[in-house]
Amino acid sequence: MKAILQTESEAKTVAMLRAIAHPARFRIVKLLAARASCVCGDLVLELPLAQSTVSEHVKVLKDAGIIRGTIAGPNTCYCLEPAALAWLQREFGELRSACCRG
Amino acid sequence: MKAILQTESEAKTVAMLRAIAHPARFRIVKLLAARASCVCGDLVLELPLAQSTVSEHVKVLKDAGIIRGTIAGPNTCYCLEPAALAWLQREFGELRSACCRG
DNA sequence: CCAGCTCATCGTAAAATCCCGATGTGAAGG
DNA sequence: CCTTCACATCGGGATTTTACGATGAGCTGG
Repeated sequence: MKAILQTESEAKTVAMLRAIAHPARFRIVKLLAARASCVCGDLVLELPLAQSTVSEHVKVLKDAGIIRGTIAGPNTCYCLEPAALAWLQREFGELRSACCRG
Repeated sequence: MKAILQTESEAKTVAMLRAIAHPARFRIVKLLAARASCVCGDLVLELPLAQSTVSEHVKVLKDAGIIRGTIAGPNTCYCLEPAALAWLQREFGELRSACCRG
């Protein structure tokens, strides 16, 4: 992928979108949104993927700032990062407000 | 990429996100949002990419339903698809409304 | 301390993406 | 008709992503 000059804001948004724009990771985000409690290894049960694969997807989401993980004894507990979702929602709102006249 | 059972709505959202989640394509969307007029080959001038590459990025966005292209004589004129941006904004709004309690 | 559980990381093979130059296509203009 | 301009598509090489099994690391109960 060729580098394109990006503002910091653009880079942040694109990084978040890349993280979410994957079937398994989008599903993880939806699961975290739907469950009353922060899930952890339950994600592995919900997805038809190996444990290591799920762990890597979770890492991608965490690195992008979409989710947050806290260690709870032997497990890790994940939950959504509200600010990230709010950021993305606002981003699309701004794009939508300027629109084509054709 | 392993197939994950998706609802039609999920698939649509993920496809749109995949399309936008790329530096060049996100830039294209922002350019279309910023310009007063629908641009066309101007995109090639704005991006440090070959014409064929830009054309392919545009095709990805079009296939995902993010932008719309209309032929205007020898050129093609692109503009944003408002419904797509609204859809994505709403999607993030829904995710945000359900959130972690940690 | 050891066994066992949960989760993270490593090594790597398969697949997808990204980008480009070359070439195809279709509309004007001469 | 022939050229030219704008754009799309093709073929293919480089890079990245995805997924897995195996293994590492940390906590916990016995």
